[in-house]
Amino acid sequence: MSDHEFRDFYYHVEAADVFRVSAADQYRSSYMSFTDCLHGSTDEYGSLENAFGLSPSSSKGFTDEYGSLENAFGLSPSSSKVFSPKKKERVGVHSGEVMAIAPNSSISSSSSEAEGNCEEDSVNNKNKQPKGGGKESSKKGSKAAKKKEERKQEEQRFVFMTKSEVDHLEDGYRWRKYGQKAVKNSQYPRSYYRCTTQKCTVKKRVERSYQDPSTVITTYEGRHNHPPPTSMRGNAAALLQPSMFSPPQLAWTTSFPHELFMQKAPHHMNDPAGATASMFAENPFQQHYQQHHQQHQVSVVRLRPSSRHGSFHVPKA
DNA sequence: CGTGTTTGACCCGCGC
DNA sequence: GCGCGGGTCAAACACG
Repeated sequence: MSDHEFRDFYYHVEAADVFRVSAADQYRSSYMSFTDCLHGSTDEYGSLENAFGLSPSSSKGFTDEYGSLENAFGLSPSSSKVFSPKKKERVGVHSGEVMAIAPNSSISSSSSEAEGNCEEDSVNNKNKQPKGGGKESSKKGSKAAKKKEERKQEEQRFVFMTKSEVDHLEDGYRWRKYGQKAVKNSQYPRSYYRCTTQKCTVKKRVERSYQDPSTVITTYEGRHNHPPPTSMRGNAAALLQPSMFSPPQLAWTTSFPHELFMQKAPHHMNDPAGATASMFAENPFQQHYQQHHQQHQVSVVRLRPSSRHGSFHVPKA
């Protein structure tokens, strides 16, 4: 059964540091700053979708404009990278890799258009009142507040495209599935997950690319306000091979690009360069990344997918 | 029994 | 107003 056949994964984290880019790096304008990514940007940065020039709200924006999520990303089975016109940021998928996409600070902060979209759309049905309820007293005030809250949430989005045979990739957190919907123009459904930790509102959507069924598209929304469950982390860490570039004890950190990017920055930093240095100084993975980043624009972290446990859903045969 | 999944119904925004 | 599509809810169900 393929679900149990794990092969080595190569998590390919490609992130150009906007403060130090090589002329040869043709992707620098497309990829966000690693620091920005690690920051889990909030107010200054627009949503992922804004970075892509997409509707920041629902995936309807994807479908309406591009037919599907993968189209939105310029993903095709054979594509390696696709450049986006204007401010659209796109990614390509390489075999056996995961690509992390996150907001580009240089893009969204100055994009009134994107901001506009951001204001207009609402992802969030999620904040809507439970069925039947939801009467608001002061419409204007609540509307503004609602938009603000919506915006806050939608800005914290990360999309990962992973070559994997399993849909729900272990990322160190526990998830509860709360919905599944058929995706238009796709034979594969989209699953909706919520972090099971109380008071953690992080959600993620998982869907398989219909153009390249070996690719899983995972969209994280929000930021965890807690560390991964200790048991999960421990188990996961125990199962992981040391990274090619990082010390073994950091395996758990480097193992999950999702988690890595979702981590909260330890300090608030205004100075980009300082921030970068500081960030890298604090997180060993980032140290490792910085070292290698000076030579390559790309770092590859080798890891072995963890076994599934906890809420990991094993598709039925 | 606790936890997580399944799945049909429902809500909402949007385009026509 | 209506239909469509995406997102969410929650009861029923499955499982250890």
